[in-house]
Amino acid sequence: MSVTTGELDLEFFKESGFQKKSCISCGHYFWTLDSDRKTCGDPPCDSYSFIGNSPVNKQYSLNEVRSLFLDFFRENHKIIGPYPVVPRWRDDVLLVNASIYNFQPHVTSGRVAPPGNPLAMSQPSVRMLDTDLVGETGRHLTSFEMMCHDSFNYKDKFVYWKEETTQYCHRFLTESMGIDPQLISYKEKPWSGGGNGGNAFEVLIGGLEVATLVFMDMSIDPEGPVEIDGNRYSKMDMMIVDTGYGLERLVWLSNGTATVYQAVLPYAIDHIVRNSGITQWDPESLALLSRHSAEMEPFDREAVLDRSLPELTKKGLVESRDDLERQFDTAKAVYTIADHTKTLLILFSDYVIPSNVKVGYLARLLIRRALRAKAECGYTGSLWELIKLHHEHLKDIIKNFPESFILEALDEEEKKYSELEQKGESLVLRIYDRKGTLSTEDLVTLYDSSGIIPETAARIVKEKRNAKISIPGDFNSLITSLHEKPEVAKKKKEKYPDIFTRPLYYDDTGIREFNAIVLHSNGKEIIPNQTAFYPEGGGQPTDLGYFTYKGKKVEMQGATRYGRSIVHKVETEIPEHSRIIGHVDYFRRRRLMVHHSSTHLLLGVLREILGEHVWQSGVQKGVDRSRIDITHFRKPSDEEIRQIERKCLEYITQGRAIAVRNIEWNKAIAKYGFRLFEGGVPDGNTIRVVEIDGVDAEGCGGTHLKNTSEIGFLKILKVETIQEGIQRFTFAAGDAALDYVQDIYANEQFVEGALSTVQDKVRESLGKLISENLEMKKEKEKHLKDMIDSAIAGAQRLDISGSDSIFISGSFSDEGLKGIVSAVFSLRKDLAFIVNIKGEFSDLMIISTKADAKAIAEKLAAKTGANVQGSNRHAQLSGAFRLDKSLIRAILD
RNA sequence: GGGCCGGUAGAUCAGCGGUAGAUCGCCUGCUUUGCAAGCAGGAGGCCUCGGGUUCAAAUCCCGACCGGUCCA
Repeated sequence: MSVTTGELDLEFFKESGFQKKSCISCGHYFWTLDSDRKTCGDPPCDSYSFIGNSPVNKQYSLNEVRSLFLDFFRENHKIIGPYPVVPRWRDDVLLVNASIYNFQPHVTSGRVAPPGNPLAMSQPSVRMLDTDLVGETGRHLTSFEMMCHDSFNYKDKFVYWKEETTQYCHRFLTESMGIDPQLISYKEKPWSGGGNGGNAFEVLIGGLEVATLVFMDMSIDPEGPVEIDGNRYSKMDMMIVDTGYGLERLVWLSNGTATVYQAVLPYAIDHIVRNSGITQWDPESLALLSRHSAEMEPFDREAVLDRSLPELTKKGLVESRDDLERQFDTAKAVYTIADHTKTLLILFSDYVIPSNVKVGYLARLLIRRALRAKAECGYTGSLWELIKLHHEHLKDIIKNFPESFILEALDEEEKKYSELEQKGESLVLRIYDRKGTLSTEDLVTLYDSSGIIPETAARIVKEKRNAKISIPGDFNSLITSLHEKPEVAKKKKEKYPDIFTRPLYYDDTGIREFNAIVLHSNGKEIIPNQTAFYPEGGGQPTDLGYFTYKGKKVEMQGATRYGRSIVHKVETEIPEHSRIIGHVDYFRRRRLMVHHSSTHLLLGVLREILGEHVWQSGVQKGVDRSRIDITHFRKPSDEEIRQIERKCLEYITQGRAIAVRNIEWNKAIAKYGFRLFEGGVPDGNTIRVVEIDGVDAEGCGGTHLKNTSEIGFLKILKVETIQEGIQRFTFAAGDAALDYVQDIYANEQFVEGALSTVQDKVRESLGKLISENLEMKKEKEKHLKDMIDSAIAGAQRLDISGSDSIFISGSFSDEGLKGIVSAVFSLRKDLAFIVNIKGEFSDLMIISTKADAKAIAEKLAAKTGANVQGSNRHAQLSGAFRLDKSLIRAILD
């Protein structure tokens, strides 16, 4: 399935004596120095041969291999520090799960220069796809470091391509790591991902894929000549070398331990084992299990256990299948905790707040899984201890360690988890006690709606009711099928010609009038050559105003950006080529600017007061008020809010400068970090940085004030939790804030007037009024109830044709009558007559449980001339003359 | 962002068309001089909100809000 044959026949291979072979098992081409080799080296064609038999003469740690790698490439490459694991520079993925993510899409598209060319780095990455295999297969991890040496070749600038890449790889593995060249296979296997593709080598040693060398020179194209994994591709202008070396894999290889966990996380495993009263398991059984699971794709737990059982029993390492399963589960729990806490460290170092959505959910998932595993293996320590321990070992790569943030996040999550457990128990028992069992449907609902896994439900029933329930084997596929859903068609965007509209609002934010020529018009939508109207974007709403066209005023109803053009909606048609004059509604613009600058100020202050974990997650500026959503655990206290307002005022009165600068992408990030992308990612090769001196710096395309003193005054109006971990601040600034205060004052005046009281007595008066009102309501209710009770008590027997009937008569209110009807219904009499006397006349209600009330009503109506309505259970006669007991009996009997 | 579950007394929940319930907690009295004690009595509810259906809605339908949970 090679992209094209021969494209990977490198000079380097020929010169070094490599042979090109076709794998006798999978058919793929591969390159090797070993003339006896017949298979490509990739499982399942080969199995792990390095376990207990490392091809590396030294046992390396993570830090050592990382240093070896970076030192090897330092000579010819620029070494880049790791990027955050939460990719704030893109919105299509939740986490960085490969080093190339750092450069997509801005660098890979050719828009922005890479931060070094060639460059090398080690990028912590998180992959949550196979979370449930962690600890089982011996090789799956939720986080790892991907080391890379990348080069970006442009039409006019060539760096290096296939030859040099492969040489670098081979030299690193043999010279730096000291691996026998005979053991290394380069397997040809095209790669695709993220809309790009190309030829690639998988680098295999001892059955382990330690690196992938990708030569990315194609992009997705439905008409393209080349097919990879079902998609078609064609050549692109750039040629990108993207390599990925699995740091953990290399470390594992050098240690030859039974599982990757022993090689990479020995300190954590030690700590857990020491604090859980379990004895260290036998390395030989683990090695066997690992080898078997390596050969299995997809992984099948039962088959691995079955296959390992005979040999392990013979050696006396396990007593029975149950014993093996127990040992396996305990080991799995230990590895799970060790692995998950490391990933949590990585997430926390980038301020991920656990929650029920997006990346926060992944953090919560890891915490809950770790807590479950903790209970399973009896680990008595805390997740915090382990996270701290990981950090001590990973200081070189994980620089940021926000202790109080992590402690708070963990504390909050553990609290929530134990609440969930308690709730879960009572819920499970309630259902069980009612039904005497738990059906598959119940288990699915329990998991999907309440997060209770079937194993937990079964444990609870067993512990508390000493009963067994069965868990269906296909439970996971049941859940999966439940979540399958049809794809939703995307909306089409309107198309406009590609015309450049020059923005005037950046050069002079105070501009109110401008001349322009209409370059495109489809009647009520025009694209001028230039504009001072700020189009909707970055949470700042559109400017409004009007155009003068042929001496007439034409209202401008909104501007929107489409690519390079700015489309203006106008009230009446303006034809192409017209000369127009634009007039900006400056009152509105000014208020929007005040709110926009205030938003930046507030964000800076929020970060200062609440902590570095505060990130902007959404924003909407307005004319009268604006709002900003930030990441924070919980709603701030009233005192914190007051403190935030005071700090804002402090910066306003200090008159901090607000500077706007266009800075080249890499320089801007080097100076300000990824915080720049709080409000979104710009699409140019420079970033427009708006900086409030000493408070905040953001990439932003909006219009701003020159100094914080122009804000005047900022008042927070409302703080609410709009989503777990997200707080919304609504605020007003400048004269909009004054408007707000004046409104409050007017309301206050009104309340004082209505209560005939003065300001400091308002609360007292209101409290009195409320309690009086409550008392009156209660009294009214009591009266009503007494009335109903006495009416029912005063009911008389009425014997009509042997049925059990009653008769009630009186003068009732609408509400009282309703209550009596309800009360009578619940008495379940055969028949009931309720006469409501209204002066000369009366209404009659007939309530029946057996006979046809409507028929009876019609019979009565025929004699009295009243109107009938209702059903055969409940009929009404209205406007009848005075009906009484004897009259009814006389007519009906 | 989507699916599912839920919102009733201070707490935990039942009721699922006919005058709002249980348990714990609280208050009063009695019994009992020690530990989550016993007996009797009592207070405590805009049944989240807004529409609709119905003679009648906590209950059925629609919508909003809030909470939980699973999945992207």
